[in-house]
Amino acid sequence: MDNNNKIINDIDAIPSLVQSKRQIDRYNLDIDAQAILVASRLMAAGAKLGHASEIHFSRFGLSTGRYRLLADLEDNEGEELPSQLAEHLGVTRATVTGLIDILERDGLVSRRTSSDDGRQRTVILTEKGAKKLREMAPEHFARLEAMVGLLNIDERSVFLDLLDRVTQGISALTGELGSKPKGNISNE
Amino acid sequence: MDNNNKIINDIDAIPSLVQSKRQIDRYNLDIDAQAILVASRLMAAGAKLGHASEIHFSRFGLSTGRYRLLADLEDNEGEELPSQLAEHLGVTRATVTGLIDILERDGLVSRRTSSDDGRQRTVILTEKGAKKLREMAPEHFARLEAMVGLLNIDERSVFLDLLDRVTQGISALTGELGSKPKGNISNE
DNA sequence: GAGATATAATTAGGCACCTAACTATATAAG
DNA sequence: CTTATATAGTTAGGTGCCTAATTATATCTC
Repeated sequence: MDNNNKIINDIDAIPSLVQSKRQIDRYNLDIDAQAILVASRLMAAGAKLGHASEIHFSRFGLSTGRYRLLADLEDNEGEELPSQLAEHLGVTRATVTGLIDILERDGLVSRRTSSDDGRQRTVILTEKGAKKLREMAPEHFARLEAMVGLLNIDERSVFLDLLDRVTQGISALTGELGSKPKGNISNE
Repeated sequence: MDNNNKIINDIDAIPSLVQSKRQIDRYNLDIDAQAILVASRLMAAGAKLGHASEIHFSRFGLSTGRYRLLADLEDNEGEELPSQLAEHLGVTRATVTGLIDILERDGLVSRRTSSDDGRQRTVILTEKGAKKLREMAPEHFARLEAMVGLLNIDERSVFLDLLDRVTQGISALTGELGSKPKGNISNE
């Protein structure tokens, strides 16, 4: 027998409203249980999506980060500095170095030292890298489209709007307590 | 000077519609650009939230996973088997072992070998663990509530509904190509 | 032009989570 | 009762991402 604990991730413990309510009641907090439910569900969805994304890209021998790096290179005429890549992807330079290491090992990108600034190392999308993107595009985009297939056009617009505002709200987790995120408040 | 690349994560490269359109056009695919935008934004939001969550919990000396484990224990009279925890949290038993190791080291939970089945090890929420949850609850829930503060009550309901359907759609990334996720389709 | 300082990329080491292999106990079959 | 098999938990090793420290180059100031 190989792996006996494979089903676990499919059960997907999604948080319920009862659960949220119980947690709040336990400490007599003046908090809206539904708000907590939304937050919990979004966290669960984010984790699930992240995991699914890794599985998706691993089919093409890539990780989420390495695919995003390749796609960004393609969007910039196949040539960028590591620091630009880090900014575009929203990760640190250290992470970019690691991503490039593996992509270079696999021949999908190459590094070249810049002529005008000896500190810079230009990252170049190789023909093999471009081919990889070309080959995976149909399936990749079809799957992404299928993912939101249960929403119709109008619902997608609404979802985008709401998601955008919740995304702004994420700073409430990391920022000053009580400081409101910038943006128009449609509440209260 | 300590860290010169700290600002990077605040810029937050959010994907744009133009970007999605360009990628699709490049390969002449018959794909709805807005669908791709929704998928990309959700991925970005998920990653951002995951990161913010770790920062949030690290203020209390916990990680996201370790907090969820403690909260689940509290929800089950402070006593559970590792396998139950794994199922509730949606992670593997190996991961649970690691979470417990650190929580036990910090005195927030303890392990006890079961009397009726020698293979089982009951995990118990200690008084210190319960106190930790009690102390962090007000700030924790206040921050979660603030996160969705830019949505009013009605919008939260709508968001929950849409998010739920998109979450179902995530299986399109990992499952058979062309297989539709179960659930009522409000589209087409 | 020498020394301080800024910047680009990398290396070193850490955490969360994973899969696969292993250990120990329990149970079923001959 | 012994051998095979299932199950609970752990260990070993890998990936993705992080922060902090390091190396190498460029620039600014005297």
